[in-house]
Order: sequence, then C-alpha cells, then structure tokens
Amino acid sequence: MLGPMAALPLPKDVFLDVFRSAATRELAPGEVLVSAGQPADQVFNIESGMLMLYRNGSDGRRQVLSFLFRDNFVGLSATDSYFFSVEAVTRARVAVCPRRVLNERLAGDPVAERAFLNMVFRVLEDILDIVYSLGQRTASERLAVFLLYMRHWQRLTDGIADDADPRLATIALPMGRADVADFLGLKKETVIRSLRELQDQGLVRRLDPHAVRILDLPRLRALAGISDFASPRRLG
Amino acid sequence: MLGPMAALPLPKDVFLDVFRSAATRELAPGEVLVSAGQPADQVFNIESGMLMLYRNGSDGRRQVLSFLFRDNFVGLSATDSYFFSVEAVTRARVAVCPRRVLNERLAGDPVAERAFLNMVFRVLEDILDIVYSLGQRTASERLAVFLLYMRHWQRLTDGIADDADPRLATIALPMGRADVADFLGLKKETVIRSLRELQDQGLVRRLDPHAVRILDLPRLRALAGISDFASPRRLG
DNA sequence: CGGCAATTTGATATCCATCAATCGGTGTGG
DNA sequence: CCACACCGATTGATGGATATCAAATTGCCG
Repeated sequence: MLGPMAALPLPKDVFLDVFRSAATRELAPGEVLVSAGQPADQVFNIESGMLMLYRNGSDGRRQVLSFLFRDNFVGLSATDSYFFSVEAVTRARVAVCPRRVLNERLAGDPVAERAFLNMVFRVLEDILDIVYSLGQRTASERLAVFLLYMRHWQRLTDGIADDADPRLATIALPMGRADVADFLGLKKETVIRSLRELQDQGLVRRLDPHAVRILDLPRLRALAGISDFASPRRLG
Repeated sequence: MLGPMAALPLPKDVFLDVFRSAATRELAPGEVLVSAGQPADQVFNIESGMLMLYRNGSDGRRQVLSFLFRDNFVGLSATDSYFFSVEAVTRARVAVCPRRVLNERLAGDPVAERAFLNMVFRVLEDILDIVYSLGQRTASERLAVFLLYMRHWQRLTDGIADDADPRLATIALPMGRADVADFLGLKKETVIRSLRELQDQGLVRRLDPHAVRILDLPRLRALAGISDFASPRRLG
C-alpha cells in the first residue's frame, strides 16, 4: 500500500530526526508538559495524542494559542525560557530532546536549518489566520473555522488522502468547551450557542459533547470564509 | 556622542547588510508596496517612515497585522507569493532587495541565517501577544497596549535610551482611527470612545487627532497588563 | 474663507458575557 | 442493580460592551 496510493503522509521535516533515538514521555489528560517561565532547555515532538499550548494572564484570563497534534514540534522560543505553557488534552506521548542537541543539528546542517525555518514560517502563517479570526470574525464564523481546523488535523493525523473520505464526516473534539472558548476568544456558553446555531442551520450535528458530524461542508467552508487565506486554503 | 553614551542603537541584524547597496524606493502616504497574491520576489527594509501590513477578507473586512517602522524587515513568506499587503502610512523610504539575493546570503552564512531565524522568532512572539490581546482584552485595555506599543517603536526609531525621556511623553499616531480599529479588532468609534475613556480617567490627553500625551505611565502599563508577557515587557 | 474628509459625539441595536438553573452522563457506595 | 453525587454541557434570563447608524464638529487644504 505504499507508493502513490499511500495516504497523504505527514510531511516530516528533516530536522525531526533528532527525535529518532530520543526518550519519550507519556502524558495523562491535563498533565502539564511545559510551564511558562521555565528554562527552555528541552524541545518535543508529539508522537500521539493531542496537546494544547496557551498563555495565562495574571488575572486568570487564558488564551489558547494552538492545539497540537502528531508530529507537531513543541518548544519554539527565541529566549531561554518558555513564554507559554503546554498541557495534554488527551493521553499523549511525546519525544523529548535537549535543545542543545537540536541547535547543534541545525547549526551543522543547512538543509535541516532551512526545513526548520520553513516550519516556523508555516506556524507564523497559521497564527496570522488566527489573528484575522479573532479580530474580524463573528462567533459562529470562528467556530466554523475551528471545526475545519480540527478536520484538517484529523485528516493529517489519520493520514487520509481523500478530502471526501467518510472518516472525515465526524470530527472529534477531545477538548472541553472552555478550551475551545479560550482558543476562539469567546466564553463557553457562546461556543455552545454558536454550535447550536450551526446545527439549527443544518451545517453540523452534535453527536455527543466530543463529536460533531459535518452535514454541509461547502456551506461550512463558505461561512468560515475559506477562500480568503493560507491556512483555510489548506483546510480545503 | 557615540560610544556607551549613544542612545539605544537599533539592534541591526547581520543579514540586513544585503540592503547595504540596495536600491531604495520612496512611498507616498497610502501607496501600496506589496499586494497579497503577488509573487514574493522582493524583500524590503524600512529606512524611514511608517508602513502598515494587513490582510483583506473577500467581504471587505480587514485586519491590520502590524505597523512597521525603521529597520523593520518586510517580506517574510514561506511560499512564493505574498499572503498579506503592505502600504505606507506616512511618507516612507524602503530599501529593496531581490529575495534570491537574501536567500543566497542566508544559505552561505550560518551567522546571518541564525540572526534571521531569531528575527522570525521575535515576530512570532510579538504576534502571540497580539493574539492574547484580541482574544482576551477589552477595548480600553487593547488601546492601552497599543499606545505603549507605539511608544516602544517611537523610542526605538528615535534611538532614545532613557525610558523617562520627555520626548516619550507625547506619542505620535500617524495612522487614521480606522487603521487603529482594524489593528485592534474594533470599530473606529470604539477606538475614539476608548481613547476618551483613558482621557477621562486621567491616563492620557489627546493633543490633536494624531498625537497623545501620556499623563500616567504606570497606570497605563497596569491597564495594559504589562507584567504578563514578552512584548509588553519590552514595552516597559 | 469655503469645502471636504476625518474625527467626534449621540442614539439605538446587536452580539456576546454573565449569572443562574437544569440536564446528562459517569463513577461510587449502598 | 439502584441511589446519589459530581462535573461538564446545555439552556434560559438578563446585563453590558461594542457595533451600527446618524448627526455635528473639527481640522486641513486649497
């Protein structure tokens, strides 16, 4: 089953081979992998499960900056301490590598360094999409973008090549409503109501609190404003 | 006046020397430097003036992603076409360099490549602050952050070392209210009202539509939640 | 001085947040 | 097996912040 018929392989970046022989760590749901302020002496690569990267304000507010999936790299930092926190949403396994090892790898190999830079660019573009969403889109639009975002990662994680694959009809939402809310700049009640609105309009159907079935993908994409940008384009 | 007494030099990144012998281009206010979708075959470095980087949605919405100042690099892109637009706010001059030249410079010089990567990291961290603002902060908090952000760049651009320098008491706001609004995810009337609120609370005073005097820097910083993050920390 | 564009102010509408139940699963102990 | 307690999700009622629409004012440029 390999070769051209093989399902959409995850595009592994070359520099990720520093994790080849690395130790791994198992995480339970809710377990914290890195805390903001800690010395940033390790980097990670997710082997399985889902994690959540966020920032806390001093007054209890929290912004979820990203959900992280298989083969996502964790530990980007310009400084010597983390400026974000990461915790597991589901049970997860991560490969652990000393930052020093990665740095030596990048310093010694221009191809790896270029691949790393490209990854950082992709992260940057994705974040710019988030900025647009937070600044300009309404609650239901943000939720539509979010569902397509989860669908996108589910597709990559499961290595599904065909956009019409029936496995992509149901989207898993392992995180709680409050996590979604803090990702989208909303409150959990608003997330719930917006989801209900999408359902009332026939775009999706809630199967249970952690699964949604997509009923009308074209209209969902239209609502999300897919045609506009980089990352939404990838979502398509 | 050079030497240790010299005011806070702009930290020029080594890779910027590709602009040494580059051609320059003069821009009038409102003039467009790059349009989203164009082939990304040039990169720029700002020599003077202020520019604005933004994205347009197909329905007329716009998100200003960043204001750009002297020695800011313009043209980050993972792909071969720009995914944002840039236009001049004030009269401005930029140095222009073919992307190919920059790439060759980076490929041939690990030090330059590392400096470039560090710059991308700084951009990333700044954007994460913006994400937190858009997702979690109220209108007046965002405006407070914005004023400190403008103060920060004014300080760098003017090379002012002392945080208490009287020149930093008045902040220039060359852009229109609608530009500020699209940066902060608000409407221009809300920007105006939030500014009035800051004034009514004695934090600032509007001198004219394009200049604000800061009356109570500590309280402004407290409102902005300065203590929390990377970029606000730099604003202090 | 006149005219235009941007800013500011005012009145109202809308969306989202807040506060307060109720519902629904899940696990535990009887 | 059932009763209960707990926690997250959902729904409902209300409030508050921001958007929208409209008018007045200011500043700017000829």
